[in-house]
Amino acid sequence: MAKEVINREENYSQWYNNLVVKADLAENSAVRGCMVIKPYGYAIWEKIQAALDKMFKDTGHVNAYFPLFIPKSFFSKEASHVEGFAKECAVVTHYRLKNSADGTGVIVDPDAKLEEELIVRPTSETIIWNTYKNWIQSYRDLPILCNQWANVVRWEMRTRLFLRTTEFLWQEGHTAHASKQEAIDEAEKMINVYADFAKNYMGIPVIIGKKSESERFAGAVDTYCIEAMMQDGKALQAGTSHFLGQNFAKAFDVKYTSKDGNLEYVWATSWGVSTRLMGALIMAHSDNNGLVLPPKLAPVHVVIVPIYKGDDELKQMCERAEQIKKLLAAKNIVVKIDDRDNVRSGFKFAEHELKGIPVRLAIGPRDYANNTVELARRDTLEKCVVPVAGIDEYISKLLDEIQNNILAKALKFRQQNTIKIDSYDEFKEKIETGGFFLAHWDGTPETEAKIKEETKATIRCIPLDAEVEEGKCMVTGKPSKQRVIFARAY
RNA sequence: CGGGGUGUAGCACAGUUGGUAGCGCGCUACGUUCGGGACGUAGAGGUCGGAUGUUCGAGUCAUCUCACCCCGACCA
Repeated sequence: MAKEVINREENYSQWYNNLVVKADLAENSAVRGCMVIKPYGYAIWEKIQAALDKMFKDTGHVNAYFPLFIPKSFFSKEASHVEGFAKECAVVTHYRLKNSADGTGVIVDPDAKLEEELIVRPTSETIIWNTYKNWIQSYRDLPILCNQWANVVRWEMRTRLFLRTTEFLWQEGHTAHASKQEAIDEAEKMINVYADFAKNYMGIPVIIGKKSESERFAGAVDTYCIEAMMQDGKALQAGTSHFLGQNFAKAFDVKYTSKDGNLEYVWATSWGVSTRLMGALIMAHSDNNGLVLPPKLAPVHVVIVPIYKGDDELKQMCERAEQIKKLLAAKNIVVKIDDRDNVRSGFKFAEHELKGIPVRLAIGPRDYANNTVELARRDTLEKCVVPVAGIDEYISKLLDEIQNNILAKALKFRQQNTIKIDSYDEFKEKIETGGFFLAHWDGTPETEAKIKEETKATIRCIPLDAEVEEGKCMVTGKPSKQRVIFARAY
């Protein structure tokens, strides 16, 4: 049944949406472009949050919280920031409702108009820098290394579950520094934290790079990003880190007295990842049987399905399952025993595969007698029979292996779909089937725009670790010092 | 905001020239089943997205509107 619905060949988007629905992760809400994250989906988000939060704290950051509403005037202070965000904001204009005259419902009370409109935050730079102004006087107050977990709203014209919802959950780090170099180091440090997380937790290899001028964040001097490849060969920006220079310090007049008594503007960064990461997780690893979760982000590592006839056998199998659960729990492995007696085991198998649970154990009378279990791993769909004795060690190692295998598979896929290219004609032809293209570019926004116009491909990033290689722009033939990554993107 | 498509039971859909609201899955009860999405029998469940109009009569025709999906523009 699932196979009929989840058919990637037919329509990747359809497949993606159906997978989300079938795996019980999320659904569209009654509100335009918003999403309901269902309990199982949210459990995955909590795993992502927990892992990231620890990484932030290990790198010296603390959490704080800033207001949801931002006075409109704050947005007028940084010109390019306005340019980038003003058009896509939800605006609060009134503060009261009243019963309508005809008694059929409520209307906005025209007398309750706000003096100054409030913007629902699309990102928090402005309100945070307005606050930082009061926190910073001396070099002794620096650096400030704050992060907040929050929701933001961007009224995009077109939305897409997980990837571009009107409201989304994210974290945004906002730091303030005494020197330019320290801020640049911070921005680079955080993009590396993201890359590390993507690789080691999500099992998604990413390319670290800088955005070209036209793809840069509104208000940033430099935008660093991580770019991941999805299974259809399209690119997904999975995280960004911005070096903001002194733009926001100047806009909000944030100065500090340096060691030698001079008054100087503060240097800034901001960085964030969102629930879009879950979209990445789904689109990078899923197969026709459903999700494939890397063990480090799976809310449940092992599901045990008892195979039985009658209550006595059910009880017997569940007792054995409990023993195994206890063994595994001692190794921090989360086990769920699926003892529902209203669905058959085959149904349970299919359902847990759809949810991406890394390891499944089945225990039936045969296994009970032999003191074994049937073990199935989600990533390869292989099955084998293993003895109960030592199963904790076995599964502990297996989870590591699955984690590594998922990454290795994604990495191999990316390598197979990444090519160096020098001919624009060849590029135009090959971009149709997806993938990353390493090509020389003359560095001008005009050439970039032309390529986008003609092929729908954009520069995903200018890789940080690229080798210096003299070459000629594939379009204009002008000189270039390194290759950049072109791809079609979500 | 432009082009295309879809809104009918919890889900996925059918519904002919306008004439009593339908199928499958799921749900409830009972029975048989149970090592890869079981089967039988009996049931419950709908102001057909919304509004207005045409008509003796609208799920069906017309106008408007709302929501969702796809392609653009925009964007994380």
